[in-house]
Amino acid sequence: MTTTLQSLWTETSLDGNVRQRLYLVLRQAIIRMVLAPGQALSEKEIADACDVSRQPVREAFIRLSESGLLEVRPQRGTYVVRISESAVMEARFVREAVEAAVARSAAESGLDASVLTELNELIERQRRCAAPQDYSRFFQLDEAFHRALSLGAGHTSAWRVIEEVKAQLDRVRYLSIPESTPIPKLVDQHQAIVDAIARQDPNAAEQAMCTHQREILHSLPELMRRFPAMFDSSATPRMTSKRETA
Amino acid sequence: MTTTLQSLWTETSLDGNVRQRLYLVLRQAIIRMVLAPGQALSEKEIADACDVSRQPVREAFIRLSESGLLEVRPQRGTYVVRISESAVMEARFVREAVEAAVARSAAESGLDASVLTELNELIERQRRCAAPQDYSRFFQLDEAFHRALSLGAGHTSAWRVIEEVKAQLDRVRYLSIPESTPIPKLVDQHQAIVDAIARQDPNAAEQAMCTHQREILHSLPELMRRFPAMFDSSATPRMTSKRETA
DNA sequence: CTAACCATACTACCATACTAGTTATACAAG
DNA sequence: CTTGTATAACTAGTATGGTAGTATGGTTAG
Repeated sequence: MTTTLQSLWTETSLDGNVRQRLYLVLRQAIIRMVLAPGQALSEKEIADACDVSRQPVREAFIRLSESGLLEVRPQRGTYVVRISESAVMEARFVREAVEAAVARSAAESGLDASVLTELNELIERQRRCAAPQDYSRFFQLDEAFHRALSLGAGHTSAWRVIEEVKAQLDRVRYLSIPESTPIPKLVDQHQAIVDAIARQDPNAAEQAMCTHQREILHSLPELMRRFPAMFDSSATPRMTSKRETA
Repeated sequence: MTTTLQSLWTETSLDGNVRQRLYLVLRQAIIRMVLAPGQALSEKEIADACDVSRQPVREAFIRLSESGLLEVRPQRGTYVVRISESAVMEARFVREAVEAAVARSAAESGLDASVLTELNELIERQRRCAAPQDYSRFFQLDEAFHRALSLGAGHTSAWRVIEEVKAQLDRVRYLSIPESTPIPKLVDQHQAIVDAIARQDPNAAEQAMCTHQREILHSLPELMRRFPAMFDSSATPRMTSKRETA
């Protein structure tokens, strides 16, 4: 079963404006490699495929380029950016910083019992993905876990930031199936985080989250070797680019 | 001298596309309260004022609404969002998390001598803003300092995130002139950060940055009391909103 | 005098038209 | 055969037109 862009489009709920629908669809398509790294897109092409006009497509492109998933080159074309080692490392760095702070904050302030229950339920459901190796389901539950933790701790915009940088990481993650870290190990890490928060141990919670966030470091070099076409071939200097401010 | 939107527009450099120029101009206008919290805008109004068409204005509005500076209500209008205590607290939280991680990372890996020199020069120039109480100049140099630190440590996207959340904080900062923390104290904090990094002491660097980032906490309650019209009057529940994912 | 209602004047969203810039190709000159 | 140039076929950026929905103010019925 090959997922197409059209199928992703028609499957989305019809509420919300066209721009946001397109953004979410294209984002998913890029993360799941339906749109391959390096591939050229065009406003008109997508517009025709989804039977909408160019304008909302264009607006979705702009948003995706701000997320670092597309590169819009004026009068030239729009391309799916290749996975860049430095971009992944940087996204990981930011995510670790923010989520570690969230975990610490949750441990310091304590979480509502209902949130702790929700987190433990999610962990339980994640455990059930291990035996059938249901990575797709696990990824969903993993996102739900981190989301529930951030929102449960009251850190709404922290979650927004995490969500933003996560796209870079999820693309790698999707590549790494099924060579990634085994599900049981990841679930145990989730458990360690929640346990530390439950016993209100900030240092342990922060440490557990950092350990969890560093898993990707183990698989990245191997993936770059195995899928060179997916990655940006340019070197990784200490300073990534000159100026690319908003 | 009252700064107007037109003057900000005509003063910007003409390179880059209209959308980005508009984004930067409007962003500055909001931060500097040229566009007051709660004020209604409209695509047509701005388009006429800057003598461009509505489309790039619309795209700038979308971007600004994603930064949490505007609220676009379909078929109703677009409004400058009032400063929200929870939004400020959340932005501060994220910024502290990221910048503390940057400071720690810089101390661990060490910075190039040229970067350290640049940082010390910026501090020196900041010191010269103290006597004449030149807050405007100091703010510029402050931004340059944090930018140089992030980029100098190789954390490009971390700086992007900081820049994004900083807008919420800068608006408060602009309000607080001249009751804010005295310049010499802030400069000393900068010095403490750089010194800790220079002697490669990660814990001290992280701690110094956290202290620095918590300054705003001291002035916020007073400002909310003095400028109630600028602030969102709604309460600050633990969980800010239901779902506002991208 | 009050309250419901409708016409009008807005709004943002989307579609379409037009402009300006880049790239690839065909063709002619050397 | 190679190279330089003109041109045609793209691209994204900007401008403008049309549509659907919302707020408002005046009017009329109660």
